[in-house]
Amino acid sequence: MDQAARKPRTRIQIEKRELILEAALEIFAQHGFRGATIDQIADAAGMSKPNLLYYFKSKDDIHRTLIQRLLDTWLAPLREIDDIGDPVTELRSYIRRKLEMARDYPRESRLFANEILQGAPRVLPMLEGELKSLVDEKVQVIRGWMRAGRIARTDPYHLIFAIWATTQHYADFDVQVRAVLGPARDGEGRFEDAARFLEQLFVEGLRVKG
Amino acid sequence: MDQAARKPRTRIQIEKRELILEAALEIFAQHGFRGATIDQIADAAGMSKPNLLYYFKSKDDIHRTLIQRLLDTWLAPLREIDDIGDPVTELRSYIRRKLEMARDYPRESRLFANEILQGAPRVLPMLEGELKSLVDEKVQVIRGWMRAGRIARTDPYHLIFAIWATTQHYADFDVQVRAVLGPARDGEGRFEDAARFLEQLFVEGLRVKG
DNA sequence: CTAACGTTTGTCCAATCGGTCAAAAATTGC
DNA sequence: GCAATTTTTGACCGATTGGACAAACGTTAG
Repeated sequence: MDQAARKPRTRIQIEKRELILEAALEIFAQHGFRGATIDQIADAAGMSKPNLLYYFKSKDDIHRTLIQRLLDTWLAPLREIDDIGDPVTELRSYIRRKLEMARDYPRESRLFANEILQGAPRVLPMLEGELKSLVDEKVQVIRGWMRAGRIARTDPYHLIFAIWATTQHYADFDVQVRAVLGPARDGEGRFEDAARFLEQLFVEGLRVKG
Repeated sequence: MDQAARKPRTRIQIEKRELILEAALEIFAQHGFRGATIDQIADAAGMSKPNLLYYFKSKDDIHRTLIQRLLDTWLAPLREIDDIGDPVTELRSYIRRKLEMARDYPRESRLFANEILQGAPRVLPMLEGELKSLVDEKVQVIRGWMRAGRIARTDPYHLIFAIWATTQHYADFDVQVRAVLGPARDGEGRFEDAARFLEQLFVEGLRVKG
C-alpha cells in the first residue's frame, strides 16, 4: 500500500526493484534518459509496464535511484587517495582503479556521461557540493606532494580531470576505441595496453626534473 | 519542386538550411537525437515545424547532415600531423588544436559524444573505415619517431586516445569541470591552464629517458 | 475456508511525437 | 501587371509516450 516509496519491505520487493534497476541501467546507458522508454525497461526486466510502475512511481524515480547509487561507488577510488603513501604509487593505483571501473562498470560510466552531457540536470548540486569538496580536499594532498618535491609541479585540478577523461574514455567511447583498434586488437588485452600506457604517461609526465 | 533534396538553389534555401542546422546543433548537442524534437529545433530556428520540414525531409536528415559536416572539420587537426616536423612540436600543436576545437566548437564535440555514447548507429562505418585508416596512418608516423628515438616508446593508439579524451573532456564534461573549479576559477583562463597542463603532461610523459 | 494483503495485468488516457497535406501567402520571372 | 514558382502555415494523422486505475490474481495468517 505504501507503493514502495520509502523502504521496500518484502523480499519480492527488494528482488524486483533490483531487477528493474539492472534493466534500467542497461537501457538508460544506451539511450539516455529521454531516449529510454518505460516499456523498454519493463521488457528488459521481464515484466509489464504497470507492474514496473508498482515498484517505482515514475521513470524519473528509477533514473534518480540509479544516479544516486552510482555516485557512491563512483567516487570511492578518489576517496581512497591517501597523503600518507608514496605519491607515485597512490596516483598509479588511482589510475588503475578508475580504469578497472571503466572496464567493469561501463554502463554506469555511460549513464553518468549521458547525465553530464545533458547539462547534469539531476546532479548539478552534487557536483558543486560533494564532488567539489572531495576534489578540493585531494587537490590539497597533491599540492602537498608538489611542495615536498615528490612529484612535478602542475595544476592538480587538471591532473584529476586528465585521469578522469583518459580512463572513462574506454567506457564512454568504447565503440570508437574498438573501431579504431580493429578486430585484430579487440581482445581484453586492450585494457592491459591502456593501463601500461596511462601509467607511463602519468608517471613520466609527473616525474620531477633535474 | 525538388524539395531541397540534393542541392539548394535559391539564396533563401541556403540561408534557411544554415539557420536550421545552427539551431539543430544546439538542440541535438544538449538532448541527443531521441531527446531532441523537431518542434524544439523549429522553435529555435524561428519557424514552424512544417516549414522546417520543407527544407529537410526528416529529423534524421538534419542529424545526418550535421554529423557529416562535423566530421570534415573534426579530423582536420589529425590530418595535419606531419612526419617531417619535430615530433614534440607536432604533438604539442596537435594537442593545442584539439583543445581549441573543444573551446570553440563545444556543441560539435557534444553532438559527436552523444552519437558515440549511443553506439554510433550513424557513423560506425566511418569510424571503422575513414577514421581507422587515418589513425593507422598517423600511428605509423608516431612509430617512426619512436624508432628514431625522438620520443619515448609507447602505444601510439592509446596516445591518440589519451589526447582525444583529455581535450574533448573540456567540451563534453564542461558542466562538471565548471562545477569542480567553482566560480572563482570559471573564467576563460581555464583553457590556458588546461593547455599548460596537457602540454607538460604529454611532453614530459613522452620524453626519452637517459 | 476466508479475510487481508501483496502482486500483476488489461485497459485506458491525455500529451507529445514525427510527419503529411492542401491551401494560403510571398516571391519571382516576364 | 500577371502567372508561375517558391515559401509558409494551420489543421490534421497515426504512433508512441508516461502514467492511472480498477479488477484480477496470488499468497499468507488465522
